[in-house]
Amino acid sequence: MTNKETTSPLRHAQGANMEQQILQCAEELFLEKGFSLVSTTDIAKKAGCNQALVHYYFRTKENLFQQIFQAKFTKFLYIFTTFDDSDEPFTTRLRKKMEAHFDLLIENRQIPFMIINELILNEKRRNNLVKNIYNNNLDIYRNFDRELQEEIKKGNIRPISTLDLLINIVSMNIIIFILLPVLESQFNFDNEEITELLRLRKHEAVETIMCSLRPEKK
Amino acid sequence: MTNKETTSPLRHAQGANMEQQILQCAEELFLEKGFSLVSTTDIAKKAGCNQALVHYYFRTKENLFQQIFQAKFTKFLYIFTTFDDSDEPFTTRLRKKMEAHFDLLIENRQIPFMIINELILNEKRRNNLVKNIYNNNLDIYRNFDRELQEEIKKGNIRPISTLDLLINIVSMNIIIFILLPVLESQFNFDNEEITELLRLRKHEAVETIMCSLRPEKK
DNA sequence: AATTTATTTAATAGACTTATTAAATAGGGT
DNA sequence: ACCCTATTTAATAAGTCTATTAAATAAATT
Repeated sequence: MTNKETTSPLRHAQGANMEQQILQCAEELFLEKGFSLVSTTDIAKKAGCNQALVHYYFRTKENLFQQIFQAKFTKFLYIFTTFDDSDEPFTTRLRKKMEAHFDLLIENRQIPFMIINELILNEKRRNNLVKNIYNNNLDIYRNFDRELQEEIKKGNIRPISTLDLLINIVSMNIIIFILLPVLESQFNFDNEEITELLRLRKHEAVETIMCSLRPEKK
Repeated sequence: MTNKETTSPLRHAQGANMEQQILQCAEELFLEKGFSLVSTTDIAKKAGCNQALVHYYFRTKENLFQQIFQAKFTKFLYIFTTFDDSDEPFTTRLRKKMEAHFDLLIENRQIPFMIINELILNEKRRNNLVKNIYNNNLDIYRNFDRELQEEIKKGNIRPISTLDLLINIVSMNIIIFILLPVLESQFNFDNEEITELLRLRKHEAVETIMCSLRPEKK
């Protein structure tokens, strides 16, 4: 913790804005390169302050990263809870969830890489997050599980385990954001082209999942 | 290049084995942690030699990494060329390709992470590899494209772009290897359980793709 | 105006990095 | 016995990194 809580308005010229400035710049850099390839010097340079100030506000680089990572990860999962109060059919709601999840990724394109990177490389963060998911999303998972398996019993959906389906969905939604740097390298897309590419890919990802869930023909 | 080509048998106690030893240890470490989190000191320690020796044989850390990465990446793509001489139906061959690809990943579980990591973080390597893919796999791609679009015309397969299908396949095949560390954190699997998990997941990945390709019911 | 408190900086400790150097070592060929 | 050449090491240059320190600065409070 910084000693920021007891602080009121700005003191210095830039004042307490600098803390936010550092946080923001750190976020951009961490999203782009991951924890270990960003130095506190990089962050300070981008934020326009002395390197020691980064440590003054956040004490350690790890601290700073945790805050950012935790927030992004929570956002990444939160989306799955949406549309549950609607009375539309299960598959319609599932489609909407997927689309909302994809749209969130469009706004935060580097999240998948950041999460993959840190989940694989850092055991401590991995364990923390697994605990976090387990504690905060168990109910959501159970509801989803119940609904899905009911639909399968009714014959509306091909038999599939709940975990497999969730993995499939995440997989189909994140892959394009992993491949985006490669495609950009190859084809020199401009912004409009990328937007269009993502629009098409979103459609394809959703379609693939929905098609894969169709029950067998008799 | 090292000055190794003109060398004949072993001179020293361990002799020329040490070059292989270094390469092997570097491979394991790079696969586990990626380029930037492994130091030449780490490699030397693991290989049981002086740190300078790593540079003696491979001059730079970049050199050493390139060799390993290139080999892994080639292997990762090569699998897609298999079964093309068989006269089985397209979908059967496609299924076999996917299974072979998944089996390769089972034997090299860290490849997906390594590739993702370096493709996103290192623009130079990304560009090299894109060129590499483009030059060496264009014919394979065109063949696959032609066959797929023919099958779609015949109504045997739901309409889908070739690139989308390839992305779907890679996506479904690699995701479990990305998530494996997370699942291991959560459930403390032993080796047998992981083998079983991968067997099930392989089936599900293939099934999802094949189901997603079924044409619409009339 | 003087004091307190918060913000910011320069300087630096201490540990790590890659890569290069020159020197040591050990076998093969003559 | 000697030299040659490949292998291996110790030492080190030059740079990075995180984190801490004490000092400087500026605003708020008295």
